[in-house]
Amino acid sequence: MIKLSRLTDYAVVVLAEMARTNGELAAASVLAAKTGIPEPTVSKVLKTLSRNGLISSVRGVAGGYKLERAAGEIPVSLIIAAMEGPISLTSCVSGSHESCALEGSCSMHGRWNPVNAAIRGALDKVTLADMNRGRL
Amino acid sequence: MIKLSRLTDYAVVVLAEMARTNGELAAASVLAAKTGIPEPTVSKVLKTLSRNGLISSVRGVAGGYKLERAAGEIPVSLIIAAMEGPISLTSCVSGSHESCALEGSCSMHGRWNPVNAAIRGALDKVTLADMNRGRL
DNA sequence: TTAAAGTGGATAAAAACAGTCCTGTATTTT
DNA sequence: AAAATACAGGACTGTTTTTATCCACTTTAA
Repeated sequence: MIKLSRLTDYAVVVLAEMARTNGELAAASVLAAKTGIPEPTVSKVLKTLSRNGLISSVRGVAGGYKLERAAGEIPVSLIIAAMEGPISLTSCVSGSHESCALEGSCSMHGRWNPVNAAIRGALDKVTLADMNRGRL
Repeated sequence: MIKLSRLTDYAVVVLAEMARTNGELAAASVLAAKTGIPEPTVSKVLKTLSRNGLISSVRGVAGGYKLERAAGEIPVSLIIAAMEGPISLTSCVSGSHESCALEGSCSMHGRWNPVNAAIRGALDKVTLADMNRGRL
């Protein structure tokens, strides 16, 4: 089981809820009430999404968050990347030598790249709108 | 960053090493020496792979492990599934209601299914042989 | 019968995560 | 101007997962 963090899951739920009102301004507290997710958590998710440009925020009384684009133009890959950083399956990827303990002897440098590319491709093709549609 | 467990990473390294000798019988200690991964860890990985039918084991003196099929016929999806269980992105998937705290109110039941299908498809297409080829 | 090699399960240390809370800043309303 | 509402950013903590290792047991060849 490849795991997404639970926050990513929440992010999709919250974004889907926002999409339902066409992405219009909504306060964190409202979204928390609508989704049933605790407010501090919703707030955390929204802050992260905002920092990554998926949604924009309005401060002050009557403030809130709104979608920056239509649900059909938000691929899942973007949501995941916003919540968890770049999409890739290991730390042993070309460019980042940091955490590979085997280093020189590791015969796998860059090997995951084709896999990662495949996954990114797959995630690019599914949008928030698709997920909203695919109801059971 | 979608994370694979480190053991899965090791599994690929070890399997790739086995593929290099055409999947012939090799003891865990030998594979450990060749890959530079600590023996107890290699051993654990091999046990898991064996239990899942990707490799077969021979007990006793002069025993070891060997590949059950050619590298070109081992998709990454199989390796990942063997090490981490079924490939899917959340616990909130059709069929398993266990860990979804929102349950009834969660509007996302089954929504990840298209995403998971996309990922599975992508992982099915990349084989161990592909990864061995794609050297930097 | 002994030594090499795999099997299965248990465990302990380390790391990551989720969830919460607090302080600060912006904006609107009164 | 002050007060109230709402976002921003970060710090903290308990829990869960992961990782790596070890041990007692089984199998088999010499």
